[in-house]
Amino acid sequence: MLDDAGQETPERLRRRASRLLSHVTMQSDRLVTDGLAKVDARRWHYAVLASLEEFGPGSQATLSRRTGIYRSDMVGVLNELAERHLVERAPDPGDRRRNVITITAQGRRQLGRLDKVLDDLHEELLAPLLPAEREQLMDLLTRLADHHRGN
Amino acid sequence: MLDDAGQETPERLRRRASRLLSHVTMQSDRLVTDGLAKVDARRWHYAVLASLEEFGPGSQATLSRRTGIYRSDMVGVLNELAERHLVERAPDPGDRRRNVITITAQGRRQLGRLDKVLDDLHEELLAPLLPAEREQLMDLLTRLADHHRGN
DNA sequence: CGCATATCAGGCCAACTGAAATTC
DNA sequence: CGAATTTCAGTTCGCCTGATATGC
Repeated sequence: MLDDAGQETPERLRRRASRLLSHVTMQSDRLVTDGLAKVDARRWHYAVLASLEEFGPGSQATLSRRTGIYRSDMVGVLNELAERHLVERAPDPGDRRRNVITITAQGRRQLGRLDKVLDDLHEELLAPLLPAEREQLMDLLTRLADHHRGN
Repeated sequence: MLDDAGQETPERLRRRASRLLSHVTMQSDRLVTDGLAKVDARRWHYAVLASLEEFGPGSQATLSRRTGIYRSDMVGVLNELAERHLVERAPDPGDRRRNVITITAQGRRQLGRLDKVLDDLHEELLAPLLPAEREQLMDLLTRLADHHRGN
């Protein structure tokens, strides 16, 4: 006879940092993805627009390095952004292998909107943590990320 | 003319908790997946074996609830575990819809090995953090996970 | 009857690989 | 020549849906 009680997650699993990380990230990703979808945007859109505003125009390869998007996937992301008139893609006269990607005025406006949306989503994500604890979390995660940089 | 300097990640992206989480989790997942692959195991294997040792035998649906694996994917995971003789799948005499999954002696030995492997991988993952900081991280993540439980 | 269970077929998405064509 | 850039085709993986057959 099977006892179906004890549906809890095994202690061993709950105590594993890798598992906790995966779990929280899944929740976070879902929150952000859904929130951005409501304004017709995706996570990568924000990354590209922010990179363009902060560092100025760049080739697709450059954007790839700055945002972490794969060169192969960058094509599609830029297609979506261009469709929405948030960026412009023009051939580089100085190097005919390249395209120069520029953010448009509309792109800047959208970036502003996305920043607000993301602020709200992060407020929701980090709701249970005090400001000092949020700083702590960012610090700990940053140190982990730096330590494993270059994978 | 394009200036290809400034390949850094935009500040806006680095300051977003959701991004940091995704990034660290990707590193962590890769580390763990690769480490387990070297002993012919996957992340789900550990989850199922640990659940079986901690709570005893269970139906596939029960294991599904305990580990978070989708019932549809559980079939494949159990096939892999059964191939390796780490679990046994037998029809439940008391409820002919169900299979009873039991961990084997070999499964227990493998679970022991996996626990050691995971200990080492987590040591590597959390290397830059002091013991107290590791506790802090677990605490912060746990509180986030609990707060967003049920997605 | 409504509900649970095991299984399969398949969609979707993100990360990633490999190769081709072009230009430097 | 080797290296970089854009693009496309395709793989793998994890999460998830839906349907089916069976038995409670």
